[in-house]
Amino acid sequence: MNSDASRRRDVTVADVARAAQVSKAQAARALGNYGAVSDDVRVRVLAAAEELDYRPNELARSMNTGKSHTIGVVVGDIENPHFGLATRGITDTAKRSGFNVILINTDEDTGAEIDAVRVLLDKRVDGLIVAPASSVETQHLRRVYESGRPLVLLDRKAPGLDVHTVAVDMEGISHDSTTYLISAGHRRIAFISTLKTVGPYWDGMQLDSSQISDRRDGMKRAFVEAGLEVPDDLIRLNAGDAESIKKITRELLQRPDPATAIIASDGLIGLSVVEAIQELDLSIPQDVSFLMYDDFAWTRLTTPPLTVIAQPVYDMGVAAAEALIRQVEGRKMPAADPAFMAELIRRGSVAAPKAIDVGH
Amino acid sequence: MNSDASRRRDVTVADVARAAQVSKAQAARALGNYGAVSDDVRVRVLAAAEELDYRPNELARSMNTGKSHTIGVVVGDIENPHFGLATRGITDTAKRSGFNVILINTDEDTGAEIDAVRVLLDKRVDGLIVAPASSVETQHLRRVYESGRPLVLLDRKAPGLDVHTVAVDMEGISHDSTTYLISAGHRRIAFISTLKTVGPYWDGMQLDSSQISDRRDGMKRAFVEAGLEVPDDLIRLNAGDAESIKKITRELLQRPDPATAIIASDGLIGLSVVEAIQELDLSIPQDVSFLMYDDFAWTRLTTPPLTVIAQPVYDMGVAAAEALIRQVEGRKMPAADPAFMAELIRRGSVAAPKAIDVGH
DNA sequence: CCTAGGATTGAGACCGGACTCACATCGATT
DNA sequence: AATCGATGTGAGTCCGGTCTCAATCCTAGG
Repeated sequence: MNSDASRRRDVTVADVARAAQVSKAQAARALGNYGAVSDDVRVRVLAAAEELDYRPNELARSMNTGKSHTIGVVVGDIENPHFGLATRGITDTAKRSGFNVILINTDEDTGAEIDAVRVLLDKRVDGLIVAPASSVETQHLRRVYESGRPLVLLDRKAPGLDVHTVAVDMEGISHDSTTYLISAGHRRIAFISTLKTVGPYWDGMQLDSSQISDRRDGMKRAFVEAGLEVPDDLIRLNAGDAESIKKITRELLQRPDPATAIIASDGLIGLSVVEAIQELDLSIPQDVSFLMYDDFAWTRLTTPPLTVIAQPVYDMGVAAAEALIRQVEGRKMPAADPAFMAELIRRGSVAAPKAIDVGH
Repeated sequence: MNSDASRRRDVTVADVARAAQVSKAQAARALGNYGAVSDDVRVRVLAAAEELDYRPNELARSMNTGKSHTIGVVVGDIENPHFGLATRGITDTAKRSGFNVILINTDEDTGAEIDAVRVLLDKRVDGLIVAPASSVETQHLRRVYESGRPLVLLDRKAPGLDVHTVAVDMEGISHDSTTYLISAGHRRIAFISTLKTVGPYWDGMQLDSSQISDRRDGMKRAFVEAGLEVPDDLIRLNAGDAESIKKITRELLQRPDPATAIIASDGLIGLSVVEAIQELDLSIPQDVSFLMYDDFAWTRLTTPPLTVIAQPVYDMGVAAAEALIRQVEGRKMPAADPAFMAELIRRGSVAAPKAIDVGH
């Protein structure tokens, strides 16, 4: 009774028009729901389309509307729940507005990011959301901006680029949490990040990531305000895989003048740090205090539950997508970027250090 | 010195051709690197393209090659690290072969999945990877198959659909781990899943998800082999958000005839189950044994570390992408789907139940 | 010196929709 | 009955590439 559906070529408006005995233009109008179409024609065309199982070719449609209803999202690592959640916020919002998402993972490599941006531009996405690997190397982002296609940055800022940016106030929360540690009695506070740099950290070093840079500044301000000096020797960058993080952790805790508190720059790092601490048979917070960025659910399950810095990641994804789509649709942006606030959630991993050595 | 780059309209082959003083056809050939082009023309065209900062419009290209070099990926929840990792395997592999990924999240809703598939088909993706929400409602998948576009299933099977499927042998691992619990002395073994069904579980009930269905079968076989009966009253489906999972956990542990071991169907569920157990002030494994699917890194950090069923999720993502791309490129598939094996990783969350009541 | 055959080249069709424009149609206005 | 504005309608162009095909160029063989 029903015709064989699996034709080689796709059904096109022309096919539908022929079946409905009308011109291609009329069929297109009826199908696309635009222009003037008589009821008679509309009914016939729709029936024919149904019968033939017609599906519009979005590629062709995009080509002459100039809109692809697709946004490109470039993140460092979707495997990281931080980005997973942000991506979820983005895709949920995009879907709600009828947009699709092309996702590209850069592995935090600027080269890959440059490629990603180029590819997305070539695919004529309507806009881009990028979590830039570097806040310094931003030529490719500038090119997006100049191409006229909307761009929204997520998580990290790019100084000098006049682009809507969705990020939390890192300097502030870093300051506050460092102050929290200092007032608990800590002086030897370590900070571990995977940010890649050419050499080891030194005071005043330029940091490619605005996120890390801001955190450093916040720490510094907290120490200065307390009349103390930042323990630069405990700021450890270039952490890599789990093993290298554990190695760094061991070094920090087994040196003559060990760290009494460790701040992990994200949840993935924190995981390995905690594991290393456990392997050393040290306990948190008796032997060492611990604090990490990212409020992953599992931080409530460890003994003790971990004190973390929670960021409204999902909401930030939503905000980024909303801002982007607003721009794509030509609506104006609010003048200022809304500031998202991170929150220090005190659970049980911070206590006074074993032996308080108030230097001076 | 340099011309103003930010033109309104994009630069096209026609523009390049004009600048290079050759025909559009020749410019296209030089740019697309096909057909016969003299060195002279090639050099001029490439120089002009460089000068004008020409970038091909992939949409237009896709339209008449029929290939979009894009694959669609439909998953239930990227926020779930399980899918995050699988997605990572897919995107890594896709990138390596020059493919892009359009990601759509369905929230495990079949309706959303149907839409997703339709949208991706309309966008003329070269192929699809789907982690189907239901193993029963698969009309939309059948339609993909019939449309001639390659399709690969991930995680869950769809009986009756002759499609390459990348999944682990759930029946086997479920049987083995249940046997492990039984031999540790457990009889009251609970199983919690978020699978939605119309009513509560009963023996022989048809389960929409092949994954859950296979696990049930494996459990059943283990019990039967041990000459025991499956405690159907402890199989709890329709778990939802964290709160509902906790509620179910409490019910299981506070009933007159409580569960002595709980199996969580995935890492997200496991998280809430463990949290609920902690909130009840019960300890694992003294008061209740615990086992969960998904070997998330944090399971090593809890006290005790959790016994889990590890699945090679990343590799499965890679395999799915490779299989799909192989089909897209017209190469034949190996006859059989390679079987991925899950592995029971015994850490510390399973022990003998408090009071062994060997019913008989 | 003439010519066959491969290398080049440009004109134009085509992919599948959206959209412009000129040309009906038709009821309503006066 | 002539006129006018509001639909309806179909032919054909365009988007930005790819690709076919016939015409033109060259160069070596005869």
